[in-house]
Amino acid sequence: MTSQPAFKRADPDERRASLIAACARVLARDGAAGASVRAIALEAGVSPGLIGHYFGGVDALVAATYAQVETQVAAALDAAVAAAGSDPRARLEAYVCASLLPPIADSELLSTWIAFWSLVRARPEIASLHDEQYGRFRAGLAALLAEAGVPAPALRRTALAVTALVDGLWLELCLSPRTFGEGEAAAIARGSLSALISTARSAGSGNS
Amino acid sequence: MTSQPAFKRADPDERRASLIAACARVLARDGAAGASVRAIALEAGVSPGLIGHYFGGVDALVAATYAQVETQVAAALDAAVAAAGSDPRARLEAYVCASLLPPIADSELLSTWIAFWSLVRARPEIASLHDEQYGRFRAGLAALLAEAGVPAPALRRTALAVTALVDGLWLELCLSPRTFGEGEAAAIARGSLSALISTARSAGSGNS
DNA sequence: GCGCTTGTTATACGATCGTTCAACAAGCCG
DNA sequence: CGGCTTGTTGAACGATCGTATAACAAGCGC
Repeated sequence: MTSQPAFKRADPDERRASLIAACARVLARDGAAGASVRAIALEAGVSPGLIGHYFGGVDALVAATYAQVETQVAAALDAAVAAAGSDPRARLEAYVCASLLPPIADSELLSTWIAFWSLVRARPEIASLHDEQYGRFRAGLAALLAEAGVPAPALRRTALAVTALVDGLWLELCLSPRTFGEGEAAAIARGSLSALISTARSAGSGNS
Repeated sequence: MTSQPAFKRADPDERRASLIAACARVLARDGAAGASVRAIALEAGVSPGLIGHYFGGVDALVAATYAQVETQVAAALDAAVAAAGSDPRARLEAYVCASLLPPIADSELLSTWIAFWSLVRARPEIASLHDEQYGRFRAGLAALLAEAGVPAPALRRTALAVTALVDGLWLELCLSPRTFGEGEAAAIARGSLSALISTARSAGSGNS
């Protein structure tokens, strides 16, 4: 029995990534209330002190986890759009539906996201992360809507409506997944998107 | 200086209502993380022990607060529908828009609601309260959609879409209110509702 | 193989958490 | 006014929170 090392030194970036991943799992499993230093450290298989060492505190780790999850989601959306080819309408549908299908519409990822939402009100740095994320999503959506023929005056309200639709479906997909059948949320989004953009195209700059 | 009473005995129902109101204020101000026995008791101007006395624990108080807020919202929606007269379309619009205008679209109430969402995953009793609430809202909406001429086969997906739309607008209205102008959220909902039901009416039982 | 650097651990500390309960006093009843 | 009921208080308890820090050891350079 040659005693094996009690721990191993990791590359700082890998260690940070591992802690962020553990934090995301804890947020998904127990919500924001369960994201304690000890719970995250246990999940990551390290000692509690490491979190302070790498992030300075648990709040900063949670914020870093938000940023990481958001980057991951944005990359998946971009990939879905790229894979959809060059047809404007197909690209738009890909952007919207990708949020509602695996791997984005994952139980763990959605739970993590709701935990972040619950922190927005009380934590200014989380609030600004949210504002940036929301703005990016809506800007990307507006660009695709414009390509798909939605006239400029209707762009803002259509983008806001579709964003709300996706967020709402996302929310319910997380809070009680059994509400929807396999892929039903994406199908609803596709149908609603169709209705919203055809109305926006014909109505032009109408005000309702 | 005749010494005035250090406290006064209250009617049990009034006391419970006062504690629930204090709990809602704390949830709105500090989120679910701040809803401690001591914070709520301080907000209500009573001693911490009283919460245990009346509700058995803080968890039960939070659940009771959820139930109370939900009842209040449902009553406001019903009142809005009743005030809208007998035109099916006006009644439907009233139901949808009431959620996005004062007094429902209130900063405190929305914050409280998000705090509840964040508890759904980790607390089964909160999850079942949510399922009931969501089901009631969607059933009410489906009934109004049917009155407004949405054919039965499209009822489920239209109700799900409109519910998601309202929830998504609600969410953003709470997380960063400055995104919307005065009444803009309601206007977007009205326009989207119009697009969704006219499509549902003409498409009939189509599958997209 | 040895020493040095430093990533990692484990403990300690004060604050706060939820809950419990003995003591107190508000307010009714005789 | 005096006694009694009981709503209310406030302290005490053990558990857990986040953070700081001293001791340890992994792994590299020599």
